[in-house]
Amino acid sequence: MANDEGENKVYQQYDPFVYNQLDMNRTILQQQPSLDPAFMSFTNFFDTSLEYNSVWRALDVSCSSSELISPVDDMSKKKASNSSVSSSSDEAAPAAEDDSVKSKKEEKRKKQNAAQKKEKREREPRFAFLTKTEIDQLEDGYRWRKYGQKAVKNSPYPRSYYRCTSQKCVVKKRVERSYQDPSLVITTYEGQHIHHCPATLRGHLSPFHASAPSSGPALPQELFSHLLSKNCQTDPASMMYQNLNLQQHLQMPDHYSLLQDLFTQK
DNA sequence: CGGGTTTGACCGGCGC
DNA sequence: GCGCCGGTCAAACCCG
Repeated sequence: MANDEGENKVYQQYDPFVYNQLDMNRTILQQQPSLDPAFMSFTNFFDTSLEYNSVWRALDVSCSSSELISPVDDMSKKKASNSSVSSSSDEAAPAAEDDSVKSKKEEKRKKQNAAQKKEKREREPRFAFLTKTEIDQLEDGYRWRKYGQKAVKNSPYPRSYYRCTSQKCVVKKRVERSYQDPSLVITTYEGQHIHHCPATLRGHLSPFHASAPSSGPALPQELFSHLLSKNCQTDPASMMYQNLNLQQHLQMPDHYSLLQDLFTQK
């Protein structure tokens, strides 16, 4: 229907990545003849998800070999851009102390950028949640440090950038409110936690699920953080357990809607 | 004082 | 080449 198309467009506008990912997931679903994509829920998707690794393939749009860039090309490109900058800054360095401090800072920054670029080549899997809530700051069991906020084009709502506060854990998330439906919060996770969820370790309960048992993740966000943790990845049994949890969660009265809503739109 | 947030500046990618 | 935009940095600030 036109309505459906409209909604799809909405998602494409504010986050092409989410949209593409959904489209891809739909494609995957539709490749399974026994499943009716029209009624495929997010839970079912995981439940019926073929072999273990296919889940990750399905969620990870970034690891396709077609996106791999030859390391040689990459390095030469980087060297070219770096040398042009660093040589000029090296020459300018003795000019004044202010300049030298500045150039040092710049160099440091360049190095960091280069490191980031390298990381970007091996892009982390990303996926998004739609959460129906009035609350901007969603509890997902992990501790996050905000490192940026940006205005989103065509949206009155800003996008916030968070990093996991745990040492050496490079997981990031972005949080923004849908301008089409301000009751929806879009949370995009990137990366895999290399540690346990502090909330479950400490027996801490978020205000959202104070009545829920603390034996596992009760929020979709938290669950997915768990699903993406190294622990779960290396333990298919744990994965199945988490799927069960997800099912249980979805039977609960929800103020959360996952991307499953979007799976049913076509 | 340590840890988190805010916010303006900066950078790189991309489309025109 | 230029401008736009998303993502990140880091100094300043805030708070317990």
